[in-house]
Amino acid sequence: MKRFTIGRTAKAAGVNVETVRFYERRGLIEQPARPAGGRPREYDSGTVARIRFIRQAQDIGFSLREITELLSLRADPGADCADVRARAIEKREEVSARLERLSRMRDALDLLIARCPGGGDLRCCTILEAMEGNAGAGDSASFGTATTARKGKSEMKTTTMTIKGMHCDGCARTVEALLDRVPGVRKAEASFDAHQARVLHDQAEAPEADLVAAVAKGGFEAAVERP
Amino acid sequence: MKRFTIGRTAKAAGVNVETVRFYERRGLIEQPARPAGGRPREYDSGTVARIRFIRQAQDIGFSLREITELLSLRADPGADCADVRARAIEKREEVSARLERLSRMRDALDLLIARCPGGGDLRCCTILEAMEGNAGAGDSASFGTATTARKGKSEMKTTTMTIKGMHCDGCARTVEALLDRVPGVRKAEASFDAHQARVLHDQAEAPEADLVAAVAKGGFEAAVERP
DNA sequence: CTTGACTCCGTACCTTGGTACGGAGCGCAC
DNA sequence: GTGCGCTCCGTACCAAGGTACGGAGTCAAG
Repeated sequence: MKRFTIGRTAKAAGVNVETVRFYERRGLIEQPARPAGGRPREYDSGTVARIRFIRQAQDIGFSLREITELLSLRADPGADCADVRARAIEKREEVSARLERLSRMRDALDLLIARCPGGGDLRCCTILEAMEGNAGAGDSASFGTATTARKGKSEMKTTTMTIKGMHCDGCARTVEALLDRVPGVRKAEASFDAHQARVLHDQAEAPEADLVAAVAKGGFEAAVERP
Repeated sequence: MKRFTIGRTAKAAGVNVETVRFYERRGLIEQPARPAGGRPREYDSGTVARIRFIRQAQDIGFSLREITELLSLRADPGADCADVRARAIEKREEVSARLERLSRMRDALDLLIARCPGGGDLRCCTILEAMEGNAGAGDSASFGTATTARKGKSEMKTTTMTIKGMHCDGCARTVEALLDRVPGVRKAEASFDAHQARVLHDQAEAPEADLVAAVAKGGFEAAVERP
């Protein structure tokens, strides 16, 4: 069996030297006896494998303590095999539970991802919404957008814009949301088929340039249509 | 909007008071201004929702730092849903990888249990051996790529990559978001039609391998195109 | 025979995600 | 006017899992 210094062992296992020593102190790996003459300790490929296993197990979510237990599952000649077996079964249960939990996590993420339109404004970001948790639980405002009703003379007007970059109805909804959030916009409707948006807005508070800019923030290109 | 004391907020969100304060210190939630007269600060249901969001996100595997980012994305009116989605997808890949390894570990334990009962055959009675025995799925790399301190002057370069696995424009947006988040990337454009991504990046800070890896995190396959 | 690259060992320090503690103040109820 | 229950604030502490640092020794090359 090949022999390594601690440095090479660490490198081979993808950890650093301090970590190897740390594992030794923790009893996760055995510290090889020091050869006579003050020469460096010699590690072998078994140690490397062991360290790799430790990292794998950690990555999966086991703590070092649990990993110690996993590693100690072995049948020493003479050891009580029934005991090993019992512990292995116990561990298997733990692993199963963990699997289930992780798998639920993945499902949750899948659901989030599937429902997300994948682009556009955060207003319609279903991921954030969903994570807000608890069945929508009303409110969920918290995104600012303080629809302050400003005073002053208002000159309402309807503007039609041609929008480039909408790929689906979801995009149209996004455009609407973007427009809705411009202060001074009373109503916004976007159509994917027509590649257009119609906006009822206060000309003073929400000039056309603001509308175009708002839409641009979502990655769309807007041009005001003049009849 | 209803107002709560910190205690009621904590209770409503299912955490304890110290935790609320801890999140405040971490900047995860905002500390409301203290009303004049030394009366207690007033929290609202938005804060409760936010805390719930934090816990949900933690539950699916996000760290507080990642959650901070998610939350700041939410607050950023210019932020793109694709970015949020990309993060979710990345997380999902992480979770998936873990699931796979975990399930291999369970298989290994099964093997261990199956071989152990008689007490006779002592070979293959450690998980290490059991895992080796049924390893199969090589992989296990996942360690390398140790973002070693890359020094040197920056050399900007445009790299074109062929991307497999994009199904729609939303996917292209996702790929862009994944690439954008690699440090050293100045600009990323992905085209669904061309099955390509073009990236302007600093060769030293963001080597091609990093780009490929970033895209892979979203479950896409990338190959650098050499002219 | 010096220099650099290691090893060895101990101790100190870091990050994450919180908990706990202690003194001070406020409002209310009795 | 004295508790009780709460808030406020700072600081300390916890467990896990490392990382970093400093002084000393060893070895091989130049």
